[in-house]
Amino acid sequence: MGGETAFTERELDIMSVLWRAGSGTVTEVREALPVDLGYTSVLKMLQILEEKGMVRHEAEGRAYRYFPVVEPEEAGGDALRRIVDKIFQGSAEMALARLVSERSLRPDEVKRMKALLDEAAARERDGGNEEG
Amino acid sequence: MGGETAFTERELDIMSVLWRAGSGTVTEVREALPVDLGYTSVLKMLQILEEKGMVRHEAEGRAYRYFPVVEPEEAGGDALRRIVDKIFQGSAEMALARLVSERSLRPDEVKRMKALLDEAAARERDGGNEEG
DNA sequence: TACTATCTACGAAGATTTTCGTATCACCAG
DNA sequence: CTGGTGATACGAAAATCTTCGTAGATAGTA
Repeated sequence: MGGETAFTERELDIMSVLWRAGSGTVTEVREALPVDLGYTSVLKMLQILEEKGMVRHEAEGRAYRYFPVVEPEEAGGDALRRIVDKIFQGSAEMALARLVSERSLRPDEVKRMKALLDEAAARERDGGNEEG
Repeated sequence: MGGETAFTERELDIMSVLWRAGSGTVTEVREALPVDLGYTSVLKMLQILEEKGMVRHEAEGRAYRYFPVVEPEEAGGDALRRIVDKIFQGSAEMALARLVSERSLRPDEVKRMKALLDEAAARERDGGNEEG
């Protein structure tokens, strides 16, 4: 099903803005970007992303408002899979080690994250890999 | 300090082979790659990676044996940071959710992963970021 | 109408990444 | 010496990604 999402550097910058804000016009995206780009450059990236099915737009006055079509969860899952496969050789444990190694976690975060691990363990007990 | 590692798609393919095998000649890398590339293409990528300081080589007979210089931990840390920042908006918790969502974990893995979380929590309590 | 401001469409230049062709060197067998 | 094999070095073509210039459309204003 759904093709793999694989964003280039600049595409990811744009998507990041849309995910954070929920949507954006060219001007809004442009202003929120961490890099300085010309108006038509941002427009072009959005057109490319639309062509690839990653965003869509609705008319808003004379302008377009762009919305993300793919969810960050999906894009993130694909990106994580690539990293775990190619860099951590399939080990989620190594990935987690690196994920938290230079980070401080609040107790409530830790608690919820442990719960996530328990869920994954439960899937193992149920003998399954739900394919999703 | 060390510059950020940021591998292109193909560079990552090559590094992945070297990390897995520990080292490799051009021929060995070529054979281990998941994609079909000409001999000189692989050589060229290794030369580029060497120029960037990501690998080094030693003579072995008439050929070169290439070794990774950057560790997967470092590359992985950089890659994860980018993903967490741009896709999961800084939330390690969201990243973990996605990391384990489609994966089954063995009980012993879960146990060690929980220990990693406890360490991060301990850092928070100590109010610091201990390096090392 | 004409002028300005704001927008999208299109195409292409520029930059980077990827791939490989060709040249060359070294070794070995005849 | 000559030819074949198996390497690296170099340069550049090909593919992809990034940026923007220019054109054209539309609305508002005088």
